[in-house]
Amino acid sequence: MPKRVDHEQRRRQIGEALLRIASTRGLQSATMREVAAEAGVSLRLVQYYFHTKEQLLLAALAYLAEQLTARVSASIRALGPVTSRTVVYGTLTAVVPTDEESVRLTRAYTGFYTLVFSEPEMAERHGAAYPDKLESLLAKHIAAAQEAGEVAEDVDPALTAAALLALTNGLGSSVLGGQRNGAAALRILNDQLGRLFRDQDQGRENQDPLPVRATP
Amino acid sequence: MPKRVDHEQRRRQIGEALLRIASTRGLQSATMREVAAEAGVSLRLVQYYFHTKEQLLLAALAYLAEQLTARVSASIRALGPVTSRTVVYGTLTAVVPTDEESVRLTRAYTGFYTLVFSEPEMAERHGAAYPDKLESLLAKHIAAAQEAGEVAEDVDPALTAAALLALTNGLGSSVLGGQRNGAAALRILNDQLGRLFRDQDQGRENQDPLPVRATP
DNA sequence: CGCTTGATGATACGCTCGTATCACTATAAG
DNA sequence: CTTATAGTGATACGAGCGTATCATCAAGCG
Repeated sequence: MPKRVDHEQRRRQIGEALLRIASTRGLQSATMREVAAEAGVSLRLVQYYFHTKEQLLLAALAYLAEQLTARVSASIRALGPVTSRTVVYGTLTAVVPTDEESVRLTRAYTGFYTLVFSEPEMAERHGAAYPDKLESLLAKHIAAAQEAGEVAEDVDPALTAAALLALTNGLGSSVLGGQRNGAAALRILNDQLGRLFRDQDQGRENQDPLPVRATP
Repeated sequence: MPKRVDHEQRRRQIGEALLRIASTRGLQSATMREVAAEAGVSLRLVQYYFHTKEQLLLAALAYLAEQLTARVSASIRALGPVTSRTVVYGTLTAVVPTDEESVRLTRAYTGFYTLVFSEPEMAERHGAAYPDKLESLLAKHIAAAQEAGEVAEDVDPALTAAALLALTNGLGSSVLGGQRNGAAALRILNDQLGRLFRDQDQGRENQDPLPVRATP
């Protein structure tokens, strides 16, 4: 037998190459040949480790989910002691495309999300309960904050969690579409979060002179 | 000379065929040949009336914008006398994919929106100030409602308008992605709008037994 | 050592895409 | 009645795609 190479490492190398293409040139230009070139391997190798393109896409999606959860939990931890409030803030602000990493993640994620519009079979094969889990997690923490008196009583946790996630997704799209920059998106999100949590220093994020629109 | 056919009518027929494909099979399957078949004409005719595919896409996008504005203003009128409140409600609820028409429009719109991620040149060639105009319009009406005492004073009209539009876009995506149905999305939007406008009957939309999640 | 077998390279196949070419038709203008 | 020309059809071209085929290489086992 030959080299007995580490398959998982190779698959990762190729999968991350796909993610790199998806977050720069877009997922639709992530062809087998492009991925091979980006990963620095031959086309045959991509075929060897992923028998079909769908398998490659699914593997890359798993890697992306991994990176996303890592960023989210890092963002939560960065906010200090873990409370319901920091979980909600950390989770949502982590996925708004502000710095270079979040732009990369959002670009790649959006690519996969829109791919589902045309290939609904892929969603099933992936499980794809990711947004649903996030939503119920947020709802749980909003309810907890509500019982702690940090959130108004007339707030519906489930509806609000869904709204916050949809808002964050919409903000991400608007940044990727060039409608505004990440700082402006973050300001809009923080305004809503501040209103929800009735922060004493609510609106603090709006005092900086950054414009709401992107500077093209 | 031959028949002297009405060019504008033919272009419309072909452009709407593309929209029909975009809202059913997705914009990426709207190839020149598919559009020709859907419109009931030959491939050559599509090439004849639109020299290139980009011209076809731009024309179809214009038709889509036409239909969208028509639906929005119809939705506003349907809410009775035109006030700032009805403009905001009518505009936002009109673009949430609930009935068959709004699903069609949202699907097609999303297709074009995601196309811009890969072909940013198309956005420039189209002007594309559509979302920006909507946003400032909403901000204006929120500010007006604020002066009329219908909206709390600590609300930032610009930030809130942006948030509502992003929320609506995100809700549309979640419906298209199968995460929830149109009724649930509308309930989430109405919850936020009711909170913003401090409706006396706020939460009325939540009393029906419809589930927040879609029934798959 | 020699053979088996996992890993890799080169290349081809069949398809679809946007676009181009060439011929033909039928009508309005002169 | 011609005749130029707007409109239309059939078909081809070159490129890129995912996938398949075949040969080769090298390492471990008997």
